[in-house]
Amino acid sequence: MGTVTKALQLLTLFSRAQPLIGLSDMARLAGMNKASVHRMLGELQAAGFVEQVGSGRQYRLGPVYMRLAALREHAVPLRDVVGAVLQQLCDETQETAHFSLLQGTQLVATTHAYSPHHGTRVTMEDAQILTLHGTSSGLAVLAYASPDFARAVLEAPLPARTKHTITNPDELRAKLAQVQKNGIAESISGFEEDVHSHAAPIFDAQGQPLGAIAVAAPVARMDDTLRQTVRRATQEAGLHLTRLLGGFPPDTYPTP
Amino acid sequence: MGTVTKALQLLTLFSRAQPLIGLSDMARLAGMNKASVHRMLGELQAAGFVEQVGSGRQYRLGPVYMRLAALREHAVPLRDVVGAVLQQLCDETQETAHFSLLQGTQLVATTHAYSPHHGTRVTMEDAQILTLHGTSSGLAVLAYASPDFARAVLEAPLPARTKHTITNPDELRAKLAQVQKNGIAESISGFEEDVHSHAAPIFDAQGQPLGAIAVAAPVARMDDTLRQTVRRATQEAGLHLTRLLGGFPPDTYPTP
DNA sequence: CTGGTCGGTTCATTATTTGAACCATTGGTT
DNA sequence: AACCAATGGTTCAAATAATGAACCGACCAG
Repeated sequence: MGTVTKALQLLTLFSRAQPLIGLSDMARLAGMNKASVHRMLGELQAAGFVEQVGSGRQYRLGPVYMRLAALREHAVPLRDVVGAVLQQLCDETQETAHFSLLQGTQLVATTHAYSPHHGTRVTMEDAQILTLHGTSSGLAVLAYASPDFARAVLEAPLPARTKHTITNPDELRAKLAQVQKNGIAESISGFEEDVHSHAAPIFDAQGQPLGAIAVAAPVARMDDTLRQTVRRATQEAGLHLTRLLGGFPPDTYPTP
Repeated sequence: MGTVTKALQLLTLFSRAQPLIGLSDMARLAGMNKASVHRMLGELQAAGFVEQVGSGRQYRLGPVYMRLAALREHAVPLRDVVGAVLQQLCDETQETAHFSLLQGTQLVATTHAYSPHHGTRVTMEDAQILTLHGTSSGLAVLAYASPDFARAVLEAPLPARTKHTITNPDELRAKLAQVQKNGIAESISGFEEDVHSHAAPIFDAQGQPLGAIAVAAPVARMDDTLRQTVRRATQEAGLHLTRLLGGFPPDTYPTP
């Protein structure tokens, strides 16, 4: 393994739970010699990738990331990052994948990817507004939103888009509990008659859901094998995208 | 020079003007051998610090920065970063330094640092609202704000806080032109009778002013020597803070 | 005082980095 | 079509930097 890789590996040891790490700790965590870690931290520090906090001598992430993140965002807008993840999810499942963003109280489907594999597929309108109680994306967001927000949504009138839309608040609360348990939401014909969809929430840097990533398949095509694939792939994609956007799943989010 | 330092140096070559860099270019820019650069980029890429764009084989910054920037912000909130810069500016000038943030159309002084060096000093209220036309901070922001915004401000009533406050729009426009030329704004007794202040704008990732950093001294103490020091230090601190926050001065901003 | 930390340093041994020369491709010019 | 000058990428002996066990001094708890 190259020296550079080892040094960069050190940076990945920092987390929300452990924003400060001492020299010995870091050597242990990285499984490296203390002297090596010390020299690397010295170089990382000189470049601003790490800094030492005044009291104690622990290390934390340095000031360069704001700038580099801004440059990265300039070069590769969020839209492109989301697009790439959707494309892979779509390739993996051979079904329509889409991403929706919570804008205030509305969930807006902003980006999607279609699979060329099947003749029939679920199609998306541009900037389609998804109901929070009637779509898998909405349920995924609702299950991890603040209790206040969820309550407000469930207390408002809940329109039925199809005859399968769940509109009973108690029934919805039970469904949300299930989403919280599995980390993934499922909706069968709740929004469009023939659509069976799964969604995983996407979290921001505060651990709040900012949107969802979903896979939508025709009801007729959904069998146990596909369901397995979709659930796993969607949850993975959700965690991956959360990570890419600099977010964190809350502690309550189940590990797949 | 250690290998890690050399590798990290490569990352600093990216900029808004040059978000994509090819292997040979990068070797030239860094003054290193192509083979070395290639291997380093390989390691950086494996760690996600750099990625290759599909067409052509150029490199750009990778996806890890969103996450690392979020972790950094979590560990060291903006407030602390600003505080550290203010402290240094204050030490350097021996006068009161403060930072103000543009919130909508209001400029709010959010943070400050006092020098213990003199018996008299300029003191700040918490969350004091600074007028855009009557303070150096306001002028610094106004000079680099969108023309629409600046026009709107100059067309609104311009209250005089002191008898020295400039309230004539034409006179103010001339002053803004001077700020644009020097990159630093100056205000003598425009807000408080006895205060002579200098301010530099702080820019966001879009090159828009998001606030200002300023040094305020008693009028009686301001002489040519101090003025020189304050102007240089304030402008440097402004550029430094802009950088730390991931922002960029617009092309029109003069180099000190 | 003792034993166990900690961050940091030392230096002979060892493994990695280095760089000139080398491909294979590509795109522009004659 | 032949040529040239770029490009990204690879090779391997020589040069250099990384490694790690042992060692400091400082600090803390028992």
